[in-house]
Amino acid sequence: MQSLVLPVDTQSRQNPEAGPSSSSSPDIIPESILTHGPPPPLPYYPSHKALLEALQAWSITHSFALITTKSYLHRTNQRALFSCSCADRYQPKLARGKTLNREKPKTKRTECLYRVQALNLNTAQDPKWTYISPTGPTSVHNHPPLNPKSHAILRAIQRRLHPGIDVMIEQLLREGLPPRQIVKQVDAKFPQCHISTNDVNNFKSLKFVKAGEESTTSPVGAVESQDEESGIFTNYFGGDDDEHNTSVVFCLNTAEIPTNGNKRGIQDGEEQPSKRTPADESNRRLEEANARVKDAKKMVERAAAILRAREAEARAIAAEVKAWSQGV
DNA sequence: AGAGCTTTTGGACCTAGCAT
DNA sequence: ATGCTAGGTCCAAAAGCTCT
Repeated sequence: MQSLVLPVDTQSRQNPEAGPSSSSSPDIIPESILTHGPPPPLPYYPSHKALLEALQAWSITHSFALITTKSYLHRTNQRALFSCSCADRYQPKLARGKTLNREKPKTKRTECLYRVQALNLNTAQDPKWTYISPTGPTSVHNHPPLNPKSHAILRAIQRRLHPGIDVMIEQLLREGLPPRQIVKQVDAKFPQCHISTNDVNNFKSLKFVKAGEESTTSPVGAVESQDEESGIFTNYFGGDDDEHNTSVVFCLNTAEIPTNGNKRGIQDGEEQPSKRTPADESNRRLEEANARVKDAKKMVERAAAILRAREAEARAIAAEVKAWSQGV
């Protein structure tokens, strides 16, 4: 883990954390190469996706992210390769005749060799996914720890692990808070997620527009009760059905979706409690906001409890996994 | 002028097919 | 088993417009 053979042709690469100067020689080893121990033993998972998500949860605690780079059939068993998100080199995907507009593509790729082999020990009908711990050159990174501020995949994993982030953004948006205020509040509660006003706006356009499209086909309105809302997150965290637990379903009242003719619909569409003083109204909204934050806290605590339980389960079968991988 | 909002762009993820 | 390539999809970031 200490000595490293470092990459090869780095001319076409940039060290993503080196800053804009990049005047240093391309063969210079970054000062703080990312090093960490092997992944923790994990329980068996019902799909390679579920295993990937578990390993991703571990990887972000070591400031890198794993992604699937290969999935193939080995004899009768399905296998997959999970590589560091910095693996591979930058390969722009452009249509014929098109050129890259940006002079300096914002690639994060460093041809990092770190990868984990995943495999299904059982059949496709009764899947049982686990992994083989990396060794040799594939067990080391060629880049420093990644900064979530400039690596969207790290932020995305954080948000998957902390659904309270999206809940909070959605609630604050509903309250009509401006993006800057939302960023402040979310950052105070989830400093690791590093959200920006752009994140908030993207969240809004993506989720609200999607909800708006769905609501045109289905008249179902908002999440009616807290039970229903928390049920969504129970599914998100605890469900084995990974087709449905990777994204949170947002159902909003169509009345809350801004229309073309009313781009600031949330403000303009608000009720006007004319008899109340502004101070009363502010206090009421503050109380509501506090109550919602409390609910979000509970959800996050429950999620953490599930995570701890899975880790305990993982430790229990560590020896079994190890024995199997040595026998391969 | 600055903040908010919508739309567009293009980087990154993911998978599959074929080659070695 | 792994490398190479192509292409579809997703979504963060940028660009530009609107509103206060």
